Amino acid sequence: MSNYKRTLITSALPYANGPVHIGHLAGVYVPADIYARYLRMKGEEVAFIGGSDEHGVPITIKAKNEGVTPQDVVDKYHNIIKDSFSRFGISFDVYSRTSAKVHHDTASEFFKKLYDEGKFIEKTSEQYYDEEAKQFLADRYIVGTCPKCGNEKAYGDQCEACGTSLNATDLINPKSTLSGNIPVMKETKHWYLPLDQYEPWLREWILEGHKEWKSNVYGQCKSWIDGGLNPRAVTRDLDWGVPVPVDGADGKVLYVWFDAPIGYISATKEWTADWTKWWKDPETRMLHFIGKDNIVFHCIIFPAMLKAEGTYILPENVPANEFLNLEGDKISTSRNWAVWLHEYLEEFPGKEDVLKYVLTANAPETKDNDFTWKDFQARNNNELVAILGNFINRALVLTQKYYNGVVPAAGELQDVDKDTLAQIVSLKADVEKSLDTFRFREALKIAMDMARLGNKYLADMEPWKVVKTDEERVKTIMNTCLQIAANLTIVFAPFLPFTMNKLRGFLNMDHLEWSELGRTDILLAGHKVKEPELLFEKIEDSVIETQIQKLQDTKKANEMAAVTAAPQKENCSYDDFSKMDIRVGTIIEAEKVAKTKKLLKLKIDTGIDQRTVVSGIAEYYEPEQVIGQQVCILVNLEPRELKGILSQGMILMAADADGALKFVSPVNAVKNGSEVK
RNA sequence: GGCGAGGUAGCUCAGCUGGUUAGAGCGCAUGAUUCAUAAUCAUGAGGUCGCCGGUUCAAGCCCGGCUCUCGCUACCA
Repeated sequence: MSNYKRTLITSALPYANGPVHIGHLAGVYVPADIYARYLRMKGEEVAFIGGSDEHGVPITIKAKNEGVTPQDVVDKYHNIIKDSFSRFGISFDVYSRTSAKVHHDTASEFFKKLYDEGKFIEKTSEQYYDEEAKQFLADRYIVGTCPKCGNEKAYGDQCEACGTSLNATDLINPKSTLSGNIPVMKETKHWYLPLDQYEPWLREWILEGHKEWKSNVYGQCKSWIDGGLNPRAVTRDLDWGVPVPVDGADGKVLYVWFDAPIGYISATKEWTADWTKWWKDPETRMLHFIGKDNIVFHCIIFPAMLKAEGTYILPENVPANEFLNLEGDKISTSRNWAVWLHEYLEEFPGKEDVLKYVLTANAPETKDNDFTWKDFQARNNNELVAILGNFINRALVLTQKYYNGVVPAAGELQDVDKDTLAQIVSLKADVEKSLDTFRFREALKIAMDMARLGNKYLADMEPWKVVKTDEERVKTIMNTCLQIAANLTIVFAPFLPFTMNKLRGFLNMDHLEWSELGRTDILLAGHKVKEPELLFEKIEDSVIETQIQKLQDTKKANEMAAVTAAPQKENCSYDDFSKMDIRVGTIIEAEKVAKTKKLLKLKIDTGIDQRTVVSGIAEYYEPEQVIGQQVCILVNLEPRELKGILSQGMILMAADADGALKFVSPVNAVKNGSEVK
């Protein structure tokens, strides 16, 4: 297990249709960076790989909406992302991008090899095609009427009015967004990776061979494998991406999920000509740092690809994190509910490490977590300033005051001094154990305990009192304090790299290796330290209030956007309207449909008859509370079977801004069977 | 509904293959202290470990059922 020679660390490629936010950082980049720095300090051979994921349909949509090319879109975000990572101090060895030539070549070759060796299966299927634009349409390029709520601007994959996920073929009156024409069904050929064939192998490799993976990761994999794996298309009809390198595949590109993980390989190639030792030597340990949304790709699909190719190593672990929420709500790029890294860097200059600290201390390692600005402030003021910064300041101020900044020689150590120094060694072992098992928040807490140790030692020793009676003893005390400070620069270096650089400056120290952690003679007697500045500064309430206000403004803007009524639909004739027979009826029976979340089976007295209607309202109404309710019902809608029950008609519901459904019924009771017109 | 993850002090979280009075940080209370960015240090209060059964000499940890939260998935005429 542990006789690896080197470690390859990959971090999920951020999708280049937006900047990076704190959710990405907490879940992937901060832990990956801590781990990479830790291994480097231990003198291990490390490659830390990153890059932008620049293909896929959403980018082409964004480009179209903004009237620019997809390349313009990815150039813009790739640069923002790369720059903000660099300023934030994520220590990638290489940060590449999937639109790079090296990547196109690598992904192309990878596909070609599997293709030549017959690792794919070919399938022909029918998909919507725009004859004028002469291209197949991705789901997002098709709009039509949502079969559920009647919204005429539903997309082929989802209706944004009611949140339903759809297939393009579900849409009524589908239209191409490229030309506005009605698309036709046309045959198209694609290549599929037969994941089902890899199931026995995956079962063996993960379920038997990697029981040590985090429970959230292992559980997800087990769920997918037990649920049965299906062949998955590796190509798409699209003009943005890596062209499929076989004859007769014009207008087809590699599906983005297929090319993106190969981006790790391409980036490594871009970084070093000696890339094969990182990818093909069994003595290399590969780790994927990702968020939970990526588990299936990195644990099932990409390994299956690598296995199919045959010459690559497989990940040794995939320490996936859960999600970070922001002030109680899910982070959302489209709703602008996020703290963006590039904005943070502008608004909190010099506080890169503060964000790293807070995101690590509250990392979503075992479950979703919440980032709040109040917590951010508290952790800065109560932990970084009060414990770590304060200890350093106390130690250095006293050193200046008593010795003009020259490290005093320690005399004979008393038991209390020895115990204190011994605790550093013991904390070192604890930190290592946590870091080695990817428990970063625990590791950080232990590092902070070392600063606590310093504060306690100072408080117990009271050098400011002893100095009046025993100057020799104070020299030993202060020497010990300075050794603790020097040790802190090592133990915190993976977590707070900028701050520890600064602190090494105060201490006038060179960079130290992890192995020196625990030493009690890092600073020699006679060594001169500098006048200290503050390591951290307090964050005032007003700064936090500004950030909270900013989010509240976003929330208000979102609410305003949400209450905007959908635009009026096209006119219809009176004839069209009069075809619909809408009546008032009364619900006389109601029960939940078994094995569904949303469906209620209702019996309605329509005045005409008593009939059964299945309605998707179970999330908003309990069966008991709807009995006796008068409702409007479309009685001449084609009957349809749902979950084995014939539904004869449709209850009219008002959909509120948040999607909640409310009955539409007469203000005063009317006779059942009354027409609505 | 199915599958996965989670439900432990006011808040954020630890609790390894079951074993004496269930832990930490923050917050709170009290005391000590002044070298320090009113920071620090000590002590204390606070938990029926989601609920109900079961296995066991012994369960937060194992088994069964239920319930709530999050994710994936099915249903939405």
